[in-house]
Amino acid sequence: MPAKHSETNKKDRILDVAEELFALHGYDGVSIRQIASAAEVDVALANYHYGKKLELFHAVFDRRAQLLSDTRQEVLRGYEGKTLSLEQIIEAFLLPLKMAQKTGDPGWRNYLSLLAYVMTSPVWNKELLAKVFDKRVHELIDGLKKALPHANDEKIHWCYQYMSGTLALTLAQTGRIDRLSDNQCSSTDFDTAYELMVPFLAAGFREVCGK
Amino acid sequence: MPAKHSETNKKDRILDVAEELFALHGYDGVSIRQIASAAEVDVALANYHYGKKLELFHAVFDRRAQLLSDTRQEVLRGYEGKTLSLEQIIEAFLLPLKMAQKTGDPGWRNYLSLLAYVMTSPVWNKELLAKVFDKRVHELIDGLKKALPHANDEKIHWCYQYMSGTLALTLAQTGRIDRLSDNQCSSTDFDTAYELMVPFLAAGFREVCGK
DNA sequence: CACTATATTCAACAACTGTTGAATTTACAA
DNA sequence: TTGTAAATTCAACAGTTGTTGAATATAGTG
Repeated sequence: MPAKHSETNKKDRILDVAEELFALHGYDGVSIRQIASAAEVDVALANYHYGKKLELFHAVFDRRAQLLSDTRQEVLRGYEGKTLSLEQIIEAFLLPLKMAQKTGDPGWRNYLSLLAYVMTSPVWNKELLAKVFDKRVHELIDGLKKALPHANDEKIHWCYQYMSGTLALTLAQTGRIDRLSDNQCSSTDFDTAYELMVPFLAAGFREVCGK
Repeated sequence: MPAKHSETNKKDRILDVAEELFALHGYDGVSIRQIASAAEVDVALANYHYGKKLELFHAVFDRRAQLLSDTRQEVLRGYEGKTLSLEQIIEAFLLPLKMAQKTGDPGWRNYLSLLAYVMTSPVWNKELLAKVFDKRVHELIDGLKKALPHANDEKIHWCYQYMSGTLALTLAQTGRIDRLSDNQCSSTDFDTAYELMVPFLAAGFREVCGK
């Protein structure tokens, strides 16, 4: 039972509800009828506004993806010209964790869970991630190479994937850390996740990719 | 189009094909008819052997999960009595990466991808992981606490989640590292993934939780 | 052989799927 | 008001879904 949205605009409400349900159950786990029903809207309306189901999914993903990728760029370009430190690059990559609270929009939490779903899926990965994120990611990897000049490309790429996995599982908000820690930790505590993740990853990078 | 299986036993063939398709498309992305068709078997036969679709999914997951959890225990118990080093604990956790080649069974690669799907899903996580893995995981976390006596529980649990995410994305074999590295690296190269992951994670743990 | 349990197929069910075209309502400009 | 385009609903389609009960085949036992 999805949270009641204050959104009165039906078109936006469809997107918000789709975001929430896709994040929770995946693309195939949700029907257009379930989305329409949860948004208190007729089935055909989703089709009218967004076309086919696949196009609706793309619309949901794209809405925040571009903003995310652009903001990442802003963070990196903030240090124009200067060589970026390893920590600065990592912080730029982990920007999604900051996004949920930077904007007040609660929909971001759902979106980030959806992003984790896309990142870890062999199918969606190729279809969605590349289109929006790849350009900036290559810039980011280039930055890593400059910050770690003694490492070969293979090690850089593997460490990048480790970082990517670390981020993805946190974005997924599975609730597992809550259960394992007997509720000492919370999956939704992005602040703590971020603060510990930066030094964790930086140390890993330095160990594998050189001093 | 799933790979042709040499398996002649229909019951086992159903499980193998289900494993492959569930790993690729998730639970809701595959129908029993698709599984039966790929296994060259009648639809009703899957039901006869494994019951409902959900029970088939459980059967697929459980088949290798127990073996995995048990082998993990063997690795840990190998150092009976002695205090485990951080690296030894990490190696025990990363055992799935060794499993694909330790046994010759090519089905393991599919299963590990399925395991990643379960690890990152808010829904399946709770329903499946806890049942089989939690007991050993708690032992493993206790080992971490002893190996890192200066850390508080919160940091240990977060770092454990980071490690978990690092493993999960590698198990998923999304092919992303292949594309980003222009095929310098391969998603299926678990050997390299393992060798670099151990020092990467150990350094991260020590930085955040270390003395 | 006959008997029996297991394995496998066939045929069908009701429910749900994505999608569409036509009908209706709403919003808004002239 | 009238006219018009956008928004929304209604009703229906053909195909697919999970599941089941009865019918048939297969294998193994006496």
